Amino acid sequence: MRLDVVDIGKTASASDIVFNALRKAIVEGDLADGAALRQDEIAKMFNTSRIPVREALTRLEEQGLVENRRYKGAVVAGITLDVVDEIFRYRMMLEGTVIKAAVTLMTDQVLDEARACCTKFATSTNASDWGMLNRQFHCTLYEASGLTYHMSMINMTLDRMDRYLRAQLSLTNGMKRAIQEHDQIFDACAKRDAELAASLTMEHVDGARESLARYLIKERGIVSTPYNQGVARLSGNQNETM
Amino acid sequence: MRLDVVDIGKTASASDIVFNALRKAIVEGDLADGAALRQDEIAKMFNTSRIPVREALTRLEEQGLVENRRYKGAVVAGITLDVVDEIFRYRMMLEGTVIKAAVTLMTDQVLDEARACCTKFATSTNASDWGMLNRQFHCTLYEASGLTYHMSMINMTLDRMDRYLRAQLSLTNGMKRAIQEHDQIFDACAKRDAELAASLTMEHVDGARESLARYLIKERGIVSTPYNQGVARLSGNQNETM
DNA sequence: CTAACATAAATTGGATACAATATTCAATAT
DNA sequence: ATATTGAATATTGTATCCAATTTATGTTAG
Repeated sequence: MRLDVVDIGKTASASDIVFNALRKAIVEGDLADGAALRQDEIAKMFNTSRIPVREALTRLEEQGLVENRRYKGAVVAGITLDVVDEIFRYRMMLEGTVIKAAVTLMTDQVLDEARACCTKFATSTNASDWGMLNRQFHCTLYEASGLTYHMSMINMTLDRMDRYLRAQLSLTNGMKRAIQEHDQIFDACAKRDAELAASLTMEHVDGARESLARYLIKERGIVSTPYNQGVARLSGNQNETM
Repeated sequence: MRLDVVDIGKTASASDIVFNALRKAIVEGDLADGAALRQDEIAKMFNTSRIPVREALTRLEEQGLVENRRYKGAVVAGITLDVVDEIFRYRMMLEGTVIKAAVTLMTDQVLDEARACCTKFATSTNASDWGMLNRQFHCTLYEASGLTYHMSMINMTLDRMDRYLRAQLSLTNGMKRAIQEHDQIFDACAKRDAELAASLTMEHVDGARESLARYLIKERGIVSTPYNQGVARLSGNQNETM
């Protein structure tokens, strides 16, 4: 018997759908930092009850994208400049390590795919695609490492940074510089120079950090926001009275 | 007026209590890998309804400690030997980086506290405390770095490994070796030798990996377990139909 | 007019009720 | 005896309802 079989056990539940929709909106910056997320409102939008919405909001909180405050509601989690800085340090360490491991394992197919991402990124005129294409390029290379746990950490971290990275890309010179640096990273991978690929990737990340930090300070005046206990809640040691 | 003030807004909700209790039980290994977590059963234990239990299970899933399967229920997430290995690589990178940053920032108070942990760990005869004291020692040192995001990642990762680390410590030579290595790490910190502290910490982690891997292969025959999609769910890219 | 207070409305947390799905097991056919 | 079906049971997912708390509104005293 020939069928397009789909494992119904892995079908999306109502909560999954709401979760993914909210996550996408937050990651892509369609919901601003600090925006209130009313359970009832969201439930009506998706024509469901508040229960799946609440489940989605708790999941988003564990990922650091949302902050829930008891009896007060959920807001999109913002981020302080300090944490932005630290997360970029974390990314340099992590993404540097992963690409170093990946280079020796990259098949020609991976390289082809990465090159395709590279050109799509360089030629796209649609600013709203830049963020996605940028991420796709890097992650295609990273995935070759086969380091699934590292990848999950990279993805979680990028989810939190994505909206800021998108802003940074749209800065004057943001794209121009990113395109150049992507080419260099790709060439290093193609030449199987793991050390070079790693150092270029780390410089690439650090450049974005610097550029973004300047932008956040000057253009928005962000120094701290009230809603960023998300990281703390992720940590392992909470007691009963928090 | 003098009172022991407590911010009731940060009081633990029913879901918080269930979450912390389950997390503790899983982390400490009181709930075995693959053990079923029935909502109704847990709800009755805590004299509450299934709603807070479900919220707790959802949160635990996002942390990779539990796997929820639609209409089938939740089980304690196990781990494959491959992932154990990878997580130890991740830990070496992360904890090495963090302690390097921490050493120069350690106050005498931090060192005193770490030494206290060290001796408590070395002298404790209660095997069930070893895991906690071990973690306390390392984290006391790490915390001095002030890297809160890194710390949240360390804590999340240690939560997933803790039950295995506890098993490893209880092996012949496990404690003996850990005590020695802790002394060395502490001395390096006291001497403000960041590079040495980092390399010792990495060796310490790698030694535990090796010892644990042998144990898991020989004693339990663990090669893969059926319940470890947890990492995948943590990752950022899911579509509606999963 | 402002501040303090009381009250009403809005919102979230949790309990209960119901629907959807999975699992078990007996009945039946092969 | 084994495989298949269908009903009964168990379990989870979602909707609805009520309670706890916050927020908004209005009212009065100063």
